Amino acid sequence: MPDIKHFDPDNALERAERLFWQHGAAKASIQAVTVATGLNRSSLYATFGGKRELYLAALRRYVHHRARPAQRWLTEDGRGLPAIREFFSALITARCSGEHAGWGCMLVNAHTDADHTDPEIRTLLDEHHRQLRDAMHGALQIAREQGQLAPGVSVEAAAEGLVLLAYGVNVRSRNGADADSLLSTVTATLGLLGAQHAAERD
Amino acid sequence: MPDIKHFDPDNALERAERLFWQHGAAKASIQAVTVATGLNRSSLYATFGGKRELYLAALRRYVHHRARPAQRWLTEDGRGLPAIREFFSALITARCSGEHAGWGCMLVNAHTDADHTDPEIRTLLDEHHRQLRDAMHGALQIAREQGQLAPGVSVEAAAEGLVLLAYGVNVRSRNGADADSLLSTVTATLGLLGAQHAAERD
DNA sequence: GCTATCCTGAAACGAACATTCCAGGACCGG
DNA sequence: CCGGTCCTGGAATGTTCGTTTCAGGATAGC
Repeated sequence: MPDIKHFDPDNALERAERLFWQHGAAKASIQAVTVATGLNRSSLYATFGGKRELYLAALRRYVHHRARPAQRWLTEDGRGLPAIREFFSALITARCSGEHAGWGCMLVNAHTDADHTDPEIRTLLDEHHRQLRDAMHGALQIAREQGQLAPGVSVEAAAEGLVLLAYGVNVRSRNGADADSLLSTVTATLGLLGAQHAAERD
Repeated sequence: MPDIKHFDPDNALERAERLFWQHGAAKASIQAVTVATGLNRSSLYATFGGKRELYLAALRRYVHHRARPAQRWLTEDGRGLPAIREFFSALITARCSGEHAGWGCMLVNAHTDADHTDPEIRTLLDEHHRQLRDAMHGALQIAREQGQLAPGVSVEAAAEGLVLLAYGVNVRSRNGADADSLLSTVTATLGLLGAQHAAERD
């Protein structure tokens, strides 16, 4: 009986996601979303609800399609420190070149440009933070077991520290930070965790 | 001959600065600024120009009154690693408690919520980044000279890395991150730089 | 092919936005 | 006390915002 949608909702959500990602929740208007998606306002509201719901859906899509795969990859790699290094390398490449250069991470951006009194958003950001920290923790645990880590390193603290470092990379990339500079900084930091560092004096 | 201003411009700018700091450039309206300052629109526009100029002035005031003193303190402390630790300790305290808890750093916030196509803002942010990095570099240099640093540590890379870590702290503090957790993460990271770490195996 | 359903397009809503304007009044130098 | 200057308050500008409404058309089951 019903008529069917004349567009692909997820495709539209992806356009919205990119708009919010690049410009932030406050600056990306519904008007801009209609232009980017080619949809009419009516279809937009009928499908996603209001702007808040649309932004949340876009944020969830970002987690699902962008953040989570990277975390999963880090979790499942199994090489330890080299996996972490490659994680950062890919991150910096994605942030400084290609289609999304200068956009930063939508989740980090959300820390400042989304409504941080909204409990749903706070929960989402905390959840993502915990998951990334856990993924990092897992990789570090493997590194420890394989003797890649210097003896004084706390796996828990290092995981949290590396996630904060990633946040810093994401922030600076929005202002056009140099990829080489970021990568060498990360490399040096990871070098501090490495066993060869402590062994250097032997 | 002229009439004089019936208010203190810098006091008004401070109110505006706090508003932009807390809510971001996009979400803080001129209307809200007039309420916060008690000024009329006319006086606001006559004194500061438009919203862009007001935001820039507020950002410059933040640099002058908030960021620069902290940098100067770090530069002039002269103790090396303990100075860096205290810098982070004070940062975390300011971000997680007191009047400005959950506001983050206005300069870090500006990376995402300000117009990052505006060359004046980009220059400001780059300048501040360089200055904080230099201050950190100076403190690390002292640490090196005083034998506080592990031998494998690059002073340049560590300076950049610690600044990125500070960015991460600022970001997470906006979502209500726990002060103790942040501090222990920072402490552990600084521990990696310390000489006692590499010496541990002796 | 009929009908009930629901999607689409475009117009319209009030509220909030940044900005401008102007009359009235306050001030300072004389 | 007077004059010119400039600040102040409030109203008014046009634009853009998010959201709603509604008539018309497309669709799938019967």
